[in-house]
Amino acid sequence: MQENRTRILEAAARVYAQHGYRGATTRRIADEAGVNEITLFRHFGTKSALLDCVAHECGISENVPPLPTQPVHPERELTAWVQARMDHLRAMRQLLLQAMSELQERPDMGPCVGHGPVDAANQLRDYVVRLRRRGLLDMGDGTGLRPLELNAAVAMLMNASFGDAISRPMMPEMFPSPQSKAAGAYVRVFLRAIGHRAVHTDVPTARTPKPTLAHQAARKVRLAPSKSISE
Amino acid sequence: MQENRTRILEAAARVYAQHGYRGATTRRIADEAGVNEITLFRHFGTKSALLDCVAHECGISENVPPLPTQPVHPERELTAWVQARMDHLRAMRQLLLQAMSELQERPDMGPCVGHGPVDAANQLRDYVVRLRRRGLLDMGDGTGLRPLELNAAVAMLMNASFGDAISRPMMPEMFPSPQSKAAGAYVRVFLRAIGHRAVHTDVPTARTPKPTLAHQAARKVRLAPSKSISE
DNA sequence: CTTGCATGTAAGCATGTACTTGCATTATGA
DNA sequence: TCATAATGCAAGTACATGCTTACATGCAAG
Repeated sequence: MQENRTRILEAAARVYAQHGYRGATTRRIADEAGVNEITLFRHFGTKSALLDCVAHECGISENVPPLPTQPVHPERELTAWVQARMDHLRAMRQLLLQAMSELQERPDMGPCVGHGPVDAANQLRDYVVRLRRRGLLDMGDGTGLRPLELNAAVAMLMNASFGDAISRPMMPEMFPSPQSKAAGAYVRVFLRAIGHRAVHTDVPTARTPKPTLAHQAARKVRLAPSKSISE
Repeated sequence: MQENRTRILEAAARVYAQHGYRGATTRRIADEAGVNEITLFRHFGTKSALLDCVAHECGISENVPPLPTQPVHPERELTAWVQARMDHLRAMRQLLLQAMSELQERPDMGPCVGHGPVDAANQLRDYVVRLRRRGLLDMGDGTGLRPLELNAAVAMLMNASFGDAISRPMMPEMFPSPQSKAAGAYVRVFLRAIGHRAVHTDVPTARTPKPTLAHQAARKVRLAPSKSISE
């Protein structure tokens, strides 16, 4: 039966995610799968062969919808994308951590980690280029977005999703804002950094051409340290 | 002798960083320390006791100089700070990865991970508040910095350092810009996101009031997909 | 029915690992 | 010089783990 094979594979993924390679005992995996240890060997021959299979299967998942080729509403589109990526990362959290920590000793788990993020970063870079081509980024005030900073901004958004998904469970004090609002906040900060101004006003393509003076008095009140800031 | 004790501790840290808890055999540690396996037991009694000691010692290091209480040149100060943090993170990379991946199974290693980043994030938040109080952030164009976005920006800079230090060695394609320029780039993007405009012009408080049109033609050449962008 | 096939049971082997015991050796300091 | 402490060596115990062998069971297709 094929059924047992997949049960073993899924169990192996769970056990590996929780205990790492050395901790993923054949006995533990068999127990988790509700299967005799020997059928495990009969299917895969070897523990390392089994976990190699796990590594190759887990690279497939990546069911995050791509960014649209024709940007319309950057904030909405990016937020949905980042949200989906973060959900995916959160689901893979433990497995990612194990694979990363053992990457030197056991490069076989590499596919489990590598492709996703790199592809996503390139997707995001291309998306920003498209934004710029469509004139959705203002490059005023003499500080246009240079490649170095574009790369940095992309890396920051990627690592924001990654770090939030990975680190929030183990050090929640570092993320005072609620998880549900994180993706949107990262995207807004990102858009502001790359020079997309139409963020809080919901007019998608209009460019507000008077960014210079005043407006500060009213702001200062709202911006006064509000608990979450001072500590 | 105290000398052997510290030799064992350092060896244990190295071996643990590379092989994790289960892979950190007492034999391996003793070999790495150039010491008989038995003196290891005579000093620490137990493998877990030894690694507990390692966890408590490694929390101490954190020799990153704090951000200045009186901000003067934000870009310079933040870049130095981020650079120091990234160097530290790079040095602790493997140990951090192991500790993080085993945090659920073995919370003892928690101190090795927890304190540093949380303190740093709070430091950065306070620094930004000081920046704003000194009027070094412009809040024009209707999009002032709200607490949610401040937290997000702080998390992004922290996670940028973290993610770069952790991920660059294992997926260099994701970081097309050279490591030496990373810290500076992250800081500039961060400052732009929180509304600190005096970045490329070295005039600290001047605001250039003509941000709207043009300048794009000259940019487009430099910004056209430069290999690292399109793929 | 019987021939395969997938699975389960029982037992075991070889190895690695944490840790112990007993005794010899070396260095330290009074 | 001598007692004390720290270290090394040899051997061994108890257990976990990867993997094997030999044999029994259930089940579907010819």
